[in-house]
Amino acid sequence: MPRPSSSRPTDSELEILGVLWDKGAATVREVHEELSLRKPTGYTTVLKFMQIMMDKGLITRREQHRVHVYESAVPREATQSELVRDLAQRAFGGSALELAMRALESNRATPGELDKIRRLLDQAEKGRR
Amino acid sequence: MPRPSSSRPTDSELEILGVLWDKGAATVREVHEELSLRKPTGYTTVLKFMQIMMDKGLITRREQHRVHVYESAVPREATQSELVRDLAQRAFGGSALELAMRALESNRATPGELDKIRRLLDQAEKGRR
DNA sequence: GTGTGTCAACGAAGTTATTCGTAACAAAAC
DNA sequence: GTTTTGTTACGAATAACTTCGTTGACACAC
Repeated sequence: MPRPSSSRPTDSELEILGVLWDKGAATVREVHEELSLRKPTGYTTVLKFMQIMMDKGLITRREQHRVHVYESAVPREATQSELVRDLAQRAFGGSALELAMRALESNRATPGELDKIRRLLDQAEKGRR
Repeated sequence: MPRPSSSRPTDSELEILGVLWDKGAATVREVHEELSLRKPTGYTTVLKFMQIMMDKGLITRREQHRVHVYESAVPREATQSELVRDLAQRAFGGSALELAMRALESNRATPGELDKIRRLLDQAEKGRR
């Protein structure tokens, strides 16, 4: 039986997913090296997490020339959307828009980013007509 | 010593904060009643959380005619901003804008909300000139 | 004053998340 | 062939979060 999708990845799991999303695929050692740049982390700690994530179905692996090569089993964008939905639910009365506004408020956007957002808005407006 | 601000409120704490933000102030019983509408919750469970939140400094209370009346000690908007920053950090490489865009993507906004966002954008644009 | 109801305090237990030591194993180096 | 190195697997310790039963204090009704 699959886990309920209500459970989000933990902080540690998300860090590892981030590395796998960036690299596409990686061994435990590679993930460990990447994470070590940001903060002290034990190799077996990372390994353990990745084993747990296998059990949860968050990542997949294949054996290749003696080592395991891991890949994310969940797409980055979908996971981000879930996390946003989840946070909107928990802290914004369910409104992803309120969340978006709070995110925009405290931010210096580049003109390119502002354009991107405007296009999104236009699309949204078109969508409702 | 105060807790590091890095620790976000837990899910349960956030639910309680939400009620207190809405009501302004409330007793344990009132919070419990509100939460019970959404899901089964034990009274002493809520009480325990609120005692823990007192210890953490998330809420304050005053004794009033035999019962304790609680209030949030952290402002709603500031907490929301922190949570957004935190999620941006953990899942969007630190970019609150990427987060905002992801939030806007999967959303049907009302015209009023779209206007509000446009005004925010205009402000942002003015801000950088 | 005894009973009833409301509430706060406390302690304990269950669950999940985090961390890492130790062992097992195989390939490569010697 | 023994040692070293890089890896996976396992198990356990700790901490954080969640849940609730039990107890005791107080006040109001009778």
